[in-house]
Amino acid sequence: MIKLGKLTDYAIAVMGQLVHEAADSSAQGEGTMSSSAHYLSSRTGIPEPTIAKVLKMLAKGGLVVSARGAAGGYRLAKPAGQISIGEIIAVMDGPVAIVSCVDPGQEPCMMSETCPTRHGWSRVNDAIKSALDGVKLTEMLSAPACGKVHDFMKGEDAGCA
Amino acid sequence: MIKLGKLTDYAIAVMGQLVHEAADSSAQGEGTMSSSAHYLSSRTGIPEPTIAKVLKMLAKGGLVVSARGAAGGYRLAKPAGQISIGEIIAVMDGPVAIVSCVDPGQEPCMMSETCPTRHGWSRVNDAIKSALDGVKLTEMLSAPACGKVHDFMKGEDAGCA
DNA sequence: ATAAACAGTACTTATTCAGTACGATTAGGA
DNA sequence: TCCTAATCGTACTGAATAAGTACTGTTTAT
Repeated sequence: MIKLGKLTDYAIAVMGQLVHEAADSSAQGEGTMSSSAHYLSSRTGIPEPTIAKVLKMLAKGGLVVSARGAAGGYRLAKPAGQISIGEIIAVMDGPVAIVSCVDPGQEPCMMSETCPTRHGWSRVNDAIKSALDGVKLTEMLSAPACGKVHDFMKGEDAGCA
Repeated sequence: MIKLGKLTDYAIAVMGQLVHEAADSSAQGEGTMSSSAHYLSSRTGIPEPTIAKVLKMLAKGGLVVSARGAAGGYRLAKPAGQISIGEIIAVMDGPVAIVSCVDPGQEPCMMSETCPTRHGWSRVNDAIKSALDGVKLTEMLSAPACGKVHDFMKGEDAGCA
């Protein structure tokens, strides 16, 4: 249904929280403060085991850096303005790939002869990709365009007009 | 993983086949000829029970019209140039909805208080939606932009350069 | 040395999707 | 009128995928 996995949703929430933490700590002059998984869990409401998994994936993807040991934790790997939604999705869900009849190492398409839609997929995919890359994390946090968000699942998309 | 369901992929293949059929029949002056599920199955390689299911969904969504009884079948509800990929996806997979923490009738988000990403989703969703609506069915069929299609799953998107 | 915190892996469970089967309805032709 | 070909609708089953959990190991500040 063209939807993100829950983990991806969590990831964006966590990243958003880290943006706040970074802003707070830099206001106090300590730009390198880390937040623990436990702390982030309490702030976001996401269960700790799950958020730990998300953070590990983000760290592996290079979006956050981790500090081990006591007083360790996570922080953003780069300024929030340079992180796009597309990056986060790519780390959590893999690269954007619309079509299902492709599978690396397998035959390209089970009906490559007769299927009349062999062409044109890449432009669709690229359009989505650039749409996701065009939205930065900072924009997600401060964009009260209209009061109705999280409503586009209910059939018509919330007008925002 | 931001991918379409197989049925959606089938649907686009079937619609593409119907475009060809419509073109052929109109060339013979019979613009209202219908193609049966059995015939479309043989042309696309998609198993007949499955393609029948797809066609039923498309008919329900108003993208194809059906004729019952002997010599019945399906045909496009409107010219191929007026049908967008977004429409087909909407019919098969429901409206484009990125976020998972929404569920009609339920509470909007389990962490609506602390979650810092309440805002900004609609612009992401709209961007994807317009990207999908911008590609018409006719463009999918005749767009040999480069030889490499169906390859954007393999990590980097096929350059097409 | 101890406790706190991340790293990695493996497992279990739940949800969703694809595919199939069956009976009902409709319309054309012998 | 009867038979056949085709869609319509629903329901069921199996499989693939994702989510969540648990456990063990490694690191580091106190």
